[in-house]
Amino acid sequence: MSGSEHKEMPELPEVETTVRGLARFLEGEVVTSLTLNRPNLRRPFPPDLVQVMTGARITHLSRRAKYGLIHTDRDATMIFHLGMSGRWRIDPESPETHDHLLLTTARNRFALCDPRRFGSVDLVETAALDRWPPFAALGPEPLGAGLSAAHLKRALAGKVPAIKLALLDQRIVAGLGNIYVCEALWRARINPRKAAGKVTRPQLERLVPAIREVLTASIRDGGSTLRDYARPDGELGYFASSFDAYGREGEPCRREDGGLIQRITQGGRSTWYCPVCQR
DNA sequence: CGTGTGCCCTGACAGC
DNA sequence: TGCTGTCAGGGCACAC
Repeated sequence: MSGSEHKEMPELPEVETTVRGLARFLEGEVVTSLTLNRPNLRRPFPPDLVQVMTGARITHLSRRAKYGLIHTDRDATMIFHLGMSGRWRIDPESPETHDHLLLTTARNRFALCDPRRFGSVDLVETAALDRWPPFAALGPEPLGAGLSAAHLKRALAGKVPAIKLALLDQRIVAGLGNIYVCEALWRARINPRKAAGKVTRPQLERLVPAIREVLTASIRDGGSTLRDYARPDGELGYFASSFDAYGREGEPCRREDGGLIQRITQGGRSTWYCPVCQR
């Protein structure tokens, strides 16, 4: 065990783990009831959500960026975003204050709990998913073939903003959040303040695998933890991770180059990096 | 149109 | 102990 322990925000790996966990219980099942305990999260719940979902059969689940997709046999897809604090619980033994949506099947009950209510639930016509405004402008999936050094070179060309901020821009890469941008830049040894358009080709060639590695490692850790959590009252997708940069202000860089991890603010958010090895 | 800023929200935590 | 202030940040509205 080498890293700082964090109970994480739902970033891409947590969403991926949540989707995989839910899929094991939901795929092929019919929704017997869907109950809303309040009118909205970030935005109002879709007015037809309850009617459309009740009695629908869930065909499969998937993920796009940090959204989880629950596909049904009614040409409608229920899309959830966990925001900053959202999580799904399976077969909760008792209700929690911030359980905002309850979904049941013949086999299980599910609660979507989100204290800060930064999350969202939407219902979109399945055939029109790509045109759904939050999806329409998204860049490639970081774990898909669309992310390459060539794509980044093109997408970042001439950009003055810092590479840290550009990587948080969902139009450039879809699904990266603060934690994994910090981690990927550390791994690729790129200074987060560097103008996006000035990141060199060799750096971009390092950045692409760095992004993939930090995400896949986290998904793998989550997957192993998930086995412990996929039980009654289990929470899906939350697990402790170890980081090399994120949250390690003042601690020594793990490259043992004498650098101390520094925290700076970019776009109103914290960035952690090693000023010695990240150039 | 591209870019930058502030807001939404609650819980955790520090300081007094 | 209990209060107050600060911070966390994804996505979106809005200003320039």
